[in-house]
Amino acid sequence: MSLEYILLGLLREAASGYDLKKIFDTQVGHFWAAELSQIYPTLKRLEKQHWLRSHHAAAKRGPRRIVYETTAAGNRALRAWLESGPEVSDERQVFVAKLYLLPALDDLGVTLSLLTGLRQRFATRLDGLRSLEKMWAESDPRYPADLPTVEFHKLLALRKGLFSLQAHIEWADESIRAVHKRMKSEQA
Amino acid sequence: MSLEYILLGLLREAASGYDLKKIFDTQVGHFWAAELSQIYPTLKRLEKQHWLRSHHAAAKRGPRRIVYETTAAGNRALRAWLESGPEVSDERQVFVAKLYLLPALDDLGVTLSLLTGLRQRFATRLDGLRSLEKMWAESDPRYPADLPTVEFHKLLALRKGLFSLQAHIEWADESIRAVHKRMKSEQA
DNA sequence: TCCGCCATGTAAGTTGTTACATGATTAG
DNA sequence: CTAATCATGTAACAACTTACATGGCGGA
Repeated sequence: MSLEYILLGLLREAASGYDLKKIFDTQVGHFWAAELSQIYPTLKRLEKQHWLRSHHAAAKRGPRRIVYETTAAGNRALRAWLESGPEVSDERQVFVAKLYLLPALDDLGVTLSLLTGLRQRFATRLDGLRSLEKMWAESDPRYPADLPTVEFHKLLALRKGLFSLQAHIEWADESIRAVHKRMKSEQA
Repeated sequence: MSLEYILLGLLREAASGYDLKKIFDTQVGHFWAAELSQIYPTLKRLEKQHWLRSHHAAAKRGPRRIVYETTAAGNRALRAWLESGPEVSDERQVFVAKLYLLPALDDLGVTLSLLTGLRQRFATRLDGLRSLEKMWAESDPRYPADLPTVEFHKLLALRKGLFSLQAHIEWADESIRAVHKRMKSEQA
């Protein structure tokens, strides 16, 4: 499963399950999400497999933490996965399915409100990514041409999100125009 | 679950599980996939729920077929779902995760080959959608401005795929250029 | 003292995949 | 006759979600 390798990869620096969850929520959420209830058992499994090891961190403040780090075997596994070529899974997109089936209602108004609702959601997400990019650009003088390798790859991933969301918005706009046009000619 | 409603929606015309599978593979595969092993039990569940009813079709040629059609209750359920507003699930994209974690290899060559491999896959899919669109445009004189409602919505869904794939390709091209640039400056 | 955040976990259920089983009919 | 396609299904597994349980610690 991909999550195993993603955890392995994020553990470039030692971290607890809770820390990793925060990374998902703040850094990589635009291409992968994970719940704590999935993270904790997966970390345990990886440790049993000797791809990770853990130690209980002395709790200065707050409750006990279990901090994981990768082993040599874990790194080998990660590298093998990274070298194993592109995997493009086919996406299931509920909103496209809804649109496709909307003729059952025979009401272009619903089609229009679905599209405008979608446009809004895409725009909100795009704003999120853009402000991430902006904060980064302003705080790191090396941005974007002189970034170190890790940040360079982060940037590629971020721009994937930007491109996708822009395309979604352009598609929604084109579709909204098409629906308007259709509604006018229906009246006539 | 969405598949239930999608089956319900596709059953605008009566069909067997096998027929529906073919629709997934040829018509809606670019936004939803389903296996027979999931379709058959789901149809049975929908029938038990009285959203569908079935009859055994007389087998003129070929083995027995079980043909399903929607009930009034099924149509009500479908309509409620269609009216329930946009659902945008967050997508998990393995290839973006790989890219993000590739610094672990410290080898831009692998990044480059991942990106070119992706570009190729996206291009192949785009070709598939474009030829679908082309066949359609050539066989239906009403295309694209005077399509009936059902086909109009199909077109919206198809164009969603085209926009997305085009954006993916543009992103891959930009990324490939960035990697090349970086490889040159590394040599120096 | 109570609330919110830190931190780890389990249980049950949903959704989807892969592999297997079975048999009818048709085209070469 | 044999392979491909039509047609329906079950079993086991994998990935992920939602809800629940437990407790420590810090600040208002």
